[in-house]
Parts: sequence; C-alpha cells; structure tokens
Amino acid sequence: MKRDSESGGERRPAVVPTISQVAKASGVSRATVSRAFSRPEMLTEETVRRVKEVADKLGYVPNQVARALSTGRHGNVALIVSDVANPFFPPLIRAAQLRADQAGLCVFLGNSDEDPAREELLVGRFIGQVEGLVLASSRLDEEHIRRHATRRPLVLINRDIEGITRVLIDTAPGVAAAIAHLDELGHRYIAYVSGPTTSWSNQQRRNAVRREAEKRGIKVIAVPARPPSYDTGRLAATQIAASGVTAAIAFDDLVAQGLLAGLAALDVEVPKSFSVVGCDDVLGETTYPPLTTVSARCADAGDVAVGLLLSQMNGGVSGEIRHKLNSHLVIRASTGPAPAKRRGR
Amino acid sequence: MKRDSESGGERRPAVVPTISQVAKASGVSRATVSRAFSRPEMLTEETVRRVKEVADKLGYVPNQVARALSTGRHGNVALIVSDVANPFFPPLIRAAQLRADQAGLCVFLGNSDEDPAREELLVGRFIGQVEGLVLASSRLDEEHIRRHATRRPLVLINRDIEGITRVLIDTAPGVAAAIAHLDELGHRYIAYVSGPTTSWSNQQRRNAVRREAEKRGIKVIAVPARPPSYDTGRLAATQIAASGVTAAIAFDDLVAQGLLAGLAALDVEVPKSFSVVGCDDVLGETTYPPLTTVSARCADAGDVAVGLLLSQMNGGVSGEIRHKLNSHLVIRASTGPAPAKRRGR
DNA sequence: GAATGTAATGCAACCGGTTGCATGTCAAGC
DNA sequence: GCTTGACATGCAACCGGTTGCATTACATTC
Repeated sequence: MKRDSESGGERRPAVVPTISQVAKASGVSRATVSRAFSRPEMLTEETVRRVKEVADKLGYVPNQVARALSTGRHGNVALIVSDVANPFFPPLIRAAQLRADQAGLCVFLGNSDEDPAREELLVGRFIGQVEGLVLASSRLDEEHIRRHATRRPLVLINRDIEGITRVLIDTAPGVAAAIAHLDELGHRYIAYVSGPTTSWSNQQRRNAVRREAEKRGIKVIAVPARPPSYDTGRLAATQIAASGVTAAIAFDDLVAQGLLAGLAALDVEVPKSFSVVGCDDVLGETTYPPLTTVSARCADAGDVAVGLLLSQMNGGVSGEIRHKLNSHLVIRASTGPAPAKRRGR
Repeated sequence: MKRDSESGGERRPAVVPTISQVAKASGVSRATVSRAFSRPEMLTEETVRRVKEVADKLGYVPNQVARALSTGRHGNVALIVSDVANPFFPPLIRAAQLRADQAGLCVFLGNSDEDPAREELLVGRFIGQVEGLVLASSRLDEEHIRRHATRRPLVLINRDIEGITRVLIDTAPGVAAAIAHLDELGHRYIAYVSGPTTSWSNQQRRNAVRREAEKRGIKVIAVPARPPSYDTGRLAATQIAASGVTAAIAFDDLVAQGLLAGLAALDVEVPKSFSVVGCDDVLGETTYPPLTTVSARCADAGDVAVGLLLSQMNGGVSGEIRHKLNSHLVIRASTGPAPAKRRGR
C-alpha cells in the first residue's frame, strides 16, 4: 500500500530496494535472499516462496552490477561492426540480438566506422563489462585481436585468424554458381567489380570468380569500386560498358545496385543487353530490375557467432572452430542471355 | 620486467591488475590510486605522474563495474528500436552511437521487434546498468513509459507523451511541400498510402496530407499498406492504379519503393504517367527512378536524442522538452506533370 | 618559535550482491 | 538415548572501486 504513488507528489527517482531490505522485511539473512534468487534449490521451497513474495511486494530486482562485481558474470556481450548503416549488418545485428536475448544477455553495439583505432577504443570500453565479444569484419590487426582473445571469449565474423573462433560466410560456391549461370546464358567475357583489397570477403570472392571463370574459359577483367557503395558502383558503369563485357559480378549488392543505376543512365538495358549479379542478398527484390545475387545468409552469421560465443563462455570449448556458412545463387531478373552481337566478343 | 611475457608460455587469460596492485607497486594507498584517475586535481602532479606510470606498466585499467557499484554511474546508455532492419533506424543508431561515444558512453542496443512485451523485458534488463534510455518509436503504453522515466532519464523518439522529453521528426512541412509540388505539377486527385494506425508518424503524415490537400482543393483517398514494407507497397499498386489517382504519397520510402515496383509490373510509367513521393529519405537515389521524398533527418533524431539524454543525466533539466526536427522535400525523378488525359480527374 | 592554515595523502566504511565455512536443527541408526 | 549425517540457514569476507573524514607535512604569520 505505502508504495502506491499518490497522483501528484513523488518526483524523485523511485528508490530501488536492496537485498538488505528484503532480508529485513522477510526476517532472513541477506545470504538467504541472495540464494532465493540465484540458488533456490539450496533452500526450502517454503523459504523461497516467502522471500520472493516479499521481494515482489517491495519491487525488488537483483542489481546486475553488484552481482557482476562479485561473480564476474555480467550477462553482457559486445558486438562490434564496421558500419551499422551498411545493409549487410542490420540483419546480422538483429539475429545476434535475438540469440543473445534468448540466453538472457544484453548486447552492447559498437560501430567502428572502418577505423581500427576507434575499434580498439570500443573494445577497451566494452571488455571490462562483457563476458564475450563478437567482431564482425574487424579492421584490427591480428596482434590486437589475439590479445583481446586471451582476455575474453571472442568470435570473429568474416575474418580468418588461425586459432580464433570464427564464422566465415563462404561465398565461393554461390559465386561459382553465378559464373556457371552466366556461362549457360552465353556470357564469355565478364567483369568483377571489386571491393576493399583488405577485406577477406573481397579476396574470397575475387578468387572464386577467377578460378571458376578460368575453368570455363571465360575471360574476366577487374574494375574497382572503392569504397564499395552505391555511388562507386554507379561510377564504375561507364568503364564497364566501354569494356565490351556482357555481364558483371559485383562485390556486394550495394555496388550492384549502383551499377544498375549507372547502366540505366547509359541506356544499357538490363537484362536484355547486359547482366548484373550482386552478392549478399541484402536488398531482396527491391532493386529494379530485381537483382540476381549470391545469397550469403548474413543473418545466420550473427546467430551462429553468438551461439559459438555462448558455448565458449560456458563450456570453454576445446580446439579452434572455423565455421563456414554456405551460399547459393538466387536468380532474379537482372541476368539474361548474352546479346548476340557481343557473344564470344 | 617480471611482467614482460616471455614469448611462448602464458596461455591463461591475462589477469587484470586491480587498484590494490597498483597501490602496492607505487607505494601509495588505494585511495590515492583511485584519485589519480578520477580526481587528479586533488593530488600532486608528481604523484599522479608516478601512479599513472606504474599503472601503465602493469596494464591497469579501472574496472567500470566496480566503479558503477559505488558511484551509480555506469557510463552506459540504452537505445531501444522497434526494428533494426528497417532502413529508417540504422542511420539513427549510427548517429546516436557517435554522440554517445564522444561522451565516453557505451550503448546497449535493444530490438523490440514491434512487441511491447519484448520491449518491456529489454528495458528491465537494461535499466539496472544504464544511466539513461532512448526509446525510438516505442510501442510501450504510456503508463509503462512514465514509470521507467521516474527511474532513469529517458528520451523518446517519435512518440509524443506530455511531460517526457521527446524528439519528434516533424514531417508535416515536408509533406505539405510535397502536396504543393504535386499541385504545381497539376495533380488534382492523389492517394496516401498509409502505415500503422498506432504510429505517431503515420497520424502526423496523414493529417498533414489531408490538411494541405484540402487547402488546395485536391482530392485524397487513403490506401493502406500494413505493415509498412516493400511488399505491402507493391501490393497496393493495383488498387492505386485502378483508382484513377495520378500520384501517391507513401507512408515511408520502403512502401514507396514497393509501389514503384508494383507500378512497373503494371506497366505504369513513373514519372511519365504517375508520380510517387516517399517519406524519410533513407534510400537516397537508390530506387529506380530516384525517389522524390520527404527528407526526415532520421540521423539527427538519434544525435539530438542522445544529446538531450546527456544533459538530462548531467544537469537534470528543468521543464519538459519537446524537440521538433524539421523536414523538407527532396525532388528527384519519381514525380512529374500529371498526364493530360487524367488531369482534373 | 609557537600558532594557524592549507594542501596532500591515508584510513576505513560503503556500494549490493555472492559464497566458503560454521552453526544449528532434526531424523535416522545403533 | 546418544551419535551421525543431511540439510537449511547465518556469519563474515570478498569483488574493486569511491569518498567523508582524520591525519600528516609543510608554509605562513605574528
């Protein structure tokens, strides 16, 4: 009763009851109250019931910070990404959140803005209050990452460092399928619109394109779009249209989308006279025309990474884990038969 | 010297030195070490220098959790959004992060998935370890929000509750400008493609459309797209094309983009025979054709919200704040003169 | 040279939980 | 009836910082 706030007064922040108040009010020791919440099996059912009842009435809720101080378990994890605003990340973030939520964990989000120094700063701020870290597309150098990994369980996404748990989105199969798809459509001369040279993903994609094209006797040229974005993709259109290729595979969907726009501006019709393939499948059907792309399951990466982190936090996994996520080609409407006049160049 | 890790051994998690170890190593009391970091002006320069030097050598870094326990300042804030994956939010999140970073704060991100119960759960988990909260497009009922606001500084985005600090993206001016723009182009009969009825933004936009259209003698019909998304926008195209209107204003860019796709599928040319206006300006020029839209400065909302939160956390602001962010129309290529045959319906 | 004031540092309690160990209670076993 | 053990609970130290107050050292003033 006394807790019902009368309409009107009561402006100061409602004071949160502590374990001591619950102890006094229910006539037991602080230790017993603590155990009623964290180790109820040690107590009589009756005691637990009584304590919880009193706690409820008082509005008591255990203080996470205090608990963390004595146990070292904060119930928090950190997720650091290179750019929240890149459409690749939101689904990943969302999935990671979901998984963490299910485990009752809170997640800190960090945005490194592609800057290693910033990323290092964030790790420093987080590491004291989290039980584990996920670094997505980390730009830190290997030495730093290794050091952090000795302090806390740490999982990498799309970064391949031996000895550290990592989940890698393996776009090679999807890219290979894309080349095969273009081959079947009669394209014999294509372009790879490449992303950041330091990016693991870009290296992997570029290599997959080269390998598969060579196998099929398809000629490939590389055209840069750096940093990868809608704008750089659009700018690449001129060079690509002039090169004589009949199709292009872009580093990611954003670049592909820019390329579509650039081609449209040059009156190159897609897919009638030119084919475009994206990568990541983060734009769905929202491009015009809907983009044929390598679906990279970026959401799964977030989910799996947090899952691995959890098992590392609990079990203390033995041995390193290198989790590969598969990819596949999604065919939409931006690819079509190579135009006759250009076929075989 | 003894701390230099020999290359080789040393596999166990590097133990973090505590204030006591620094105290012993530098021959001062724990209190002095503490002050060297949090109140250096109380100490001799010489002492501060010595202590910090030792601390550096040991790799000491103050434990945030312990500090929070005794001071109540955790250095954390929480940001809860209704859907990370909605393109409206990433720029907002990014800006909020940036602002928090500058203040040395860590940010928890929560994703309510449009579910009030989930949102409530998240708030409960966060509130014990943050100094303040930002709720963007909160789906909680007013009573809950008020209660949380008594416990911690709290700022709302796009939610208008009297007495609680809030930042509102005022799209009315931009929407009015859009109607004026359509009016000038000769459109006399248009559609509003509406979003969630419970959304403050939707109510505001719908009202602005009605008011301005009425003022200009333009006839408006409402067509729902719920939940607002690319798909519902696309589906709305049929009904809209059949209605005889010559232009549509969509609840947000995503819906507008879907509408563009739907119209294209019906062979309705935009902007030649139909005009489309979006809202939020989160897609930039990436649609085809580039979308005329009401630019809503969603990034600013994140920045301002955290700014207000900070001042509330520090100063304890007096009086309520209702911060409005302006909007303006960005004209791109999805709007054009009303087709003659339809003009004047 | 003693009294006074001020600045630098130390002592110890405190924040709100957790947990190893000691204590107390009660029932079963001999 | 006394020993033994299992179980429930309490005591008190601890996690790693912060901070009010006491103490010490030193400079200033008369």
